Amino acid sequence: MGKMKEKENNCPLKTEEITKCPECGSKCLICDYGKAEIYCADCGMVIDEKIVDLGPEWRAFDPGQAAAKARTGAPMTYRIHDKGLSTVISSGSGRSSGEYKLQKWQRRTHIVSTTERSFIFALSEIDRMASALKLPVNIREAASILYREAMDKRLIRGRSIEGITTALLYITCRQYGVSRTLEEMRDVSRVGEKEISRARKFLIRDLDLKVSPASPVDYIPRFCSELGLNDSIRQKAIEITIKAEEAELTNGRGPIGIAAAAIYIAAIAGGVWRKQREISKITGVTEVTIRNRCREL
DNA sequence: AAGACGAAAGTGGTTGA
DNA sequence: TCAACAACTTTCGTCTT
Repeated sequence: MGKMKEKENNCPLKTEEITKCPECGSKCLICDYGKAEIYCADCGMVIDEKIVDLGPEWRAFDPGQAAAKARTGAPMTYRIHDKGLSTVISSGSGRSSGEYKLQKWQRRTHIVSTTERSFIFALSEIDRMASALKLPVNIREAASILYREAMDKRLIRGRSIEGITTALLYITCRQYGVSRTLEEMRDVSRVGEKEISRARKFLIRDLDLKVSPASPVDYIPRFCSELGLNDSIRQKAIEITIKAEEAELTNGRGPIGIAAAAIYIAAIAGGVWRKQREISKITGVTEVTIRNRCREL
């Protein structure tokens, strides 16, 4: 049995009532011990995190106490350019009021530089692309944090923001085990594949990121659901892939081609039949490559 | 007739001198 | 910087159901 199944079964965090992803309905849930969270292998949605206790740690015995003890303000988030800590001065009073003067002051100082302006743009781009790819908030957060880091290390100046943000999202997806293909990234980005690859390369180098090469397993759940294949076939395809990896049949091969072939074989074995053409269209590799991988498997 | 198969040539990226 | 190289794609004729 594959790694994933093992993880699922032994996962101490997985409670009985969580069986499928509330976001996309996929039943392929992964338990990440390192981060102590359960997330969907299909869309990456974090379903359960046990590290963070969202409830108050204090007890209130009457409403007055509750009001006094409650912390103020929205939770801090990295996806807002000043981490959500700024105070916005409300509008509404006349020119002469003190409020107006404060507003004027805020306008002048709040967005201080073009650097900050471009940071705001970058965050909105990360959000836009992540939405288009149906990526969950935790991945957007991670990409935003990396962008801030890149900014602190002065890696942005002189390069295209679009390239950097796309590459960061691409990297983060892989780190979370919900890999997207370069083609999919390009489709939602405003720059080409070359630019994305270039940015990716230097970001990994200069931010000292650890990105393991993509595993075919990362692609299988999503491709299966796009092909309308059921859970048993998905599981079968994952098994085939893991066996292939153990037999070192995957060395030097493109992971997407392997995933495509594994799905093709698993579908036939499971009594469902999908044309090579269909799989080729969804996965973005040619029928010839699917055939070649099939032969090897 | 549709789909699968596989050979051959072309393409773009990686690697090592 | 350039050539060698492997993986992948494109194209196309043939085989199978």
